[in-house]
Amino acid sequence: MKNDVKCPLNYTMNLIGTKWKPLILFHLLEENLRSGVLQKHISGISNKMFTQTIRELEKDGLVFRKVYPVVPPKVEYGLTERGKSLEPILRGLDAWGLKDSKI
Amino acid sequence: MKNDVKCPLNYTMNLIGTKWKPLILFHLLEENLRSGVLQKHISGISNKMFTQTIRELEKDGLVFRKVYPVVPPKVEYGLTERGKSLEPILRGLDAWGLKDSKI
DNA sequence: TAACTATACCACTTTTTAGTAAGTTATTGC
DNA sequence: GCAATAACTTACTAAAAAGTGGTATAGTTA
Repeated sequence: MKNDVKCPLNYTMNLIGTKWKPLILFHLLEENLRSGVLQKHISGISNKMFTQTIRELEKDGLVFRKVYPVVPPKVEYGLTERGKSLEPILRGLDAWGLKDSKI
Repeated sequence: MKNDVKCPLNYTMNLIGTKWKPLILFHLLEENLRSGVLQKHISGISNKMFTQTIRELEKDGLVFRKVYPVVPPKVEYGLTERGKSLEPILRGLDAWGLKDSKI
């Protein structure tokens, strides 16, 4: 099913409209994190979904990946400028949930 | 998989984090619409998904449904106060998509 | 009386998303 | 030699989301 190109909202939802993407982006707002640390922050995510989701975010240029050539591996993730530009939206979603869940 | 109750973002995504929900809400921002008209605004949605999605929005108190007892049926949908409180977020998502898609 | 209307339901199938569990890598330290 | 490590990767399965096509309704109009 094709999306309506005329609706930018659709464009946005295609980029971040999944279960885990907003969560991962949100947890990177404050600081870059090592792969394992970030994953532990996202309660409930499976190893597979984490890798898969962050790969897509990377492919879409919302997240960057920095690999340190050491053993054992060290990988760091952070937001790109494009990713950072989502900050108001992510905070908005979070704030709305906080407020609404108290009603 | 349970969601992290501690993260309000998760709460919000549970309410509107699907393919069609934000679209439907967005198209109701300006005015209440008859079922058929609304559905035609959402390009690509199937009849079944429309009904199913709007039922959930109604159940969650984001959308109200007004039925006129006439034949053929007339049904109107609109945003509740709770639904309207999502306006900044919906517009934010739309605006972000518009800006980003031009880069 | 038969077609038309707007809305919504149901059964069924396909597609997408998510979860589990195991295996891979290359080096350190015992 | 072998376990421990961090970050994946793969094969398989389960669950959720979405699509298709058909049916019901009951007045109005032709």
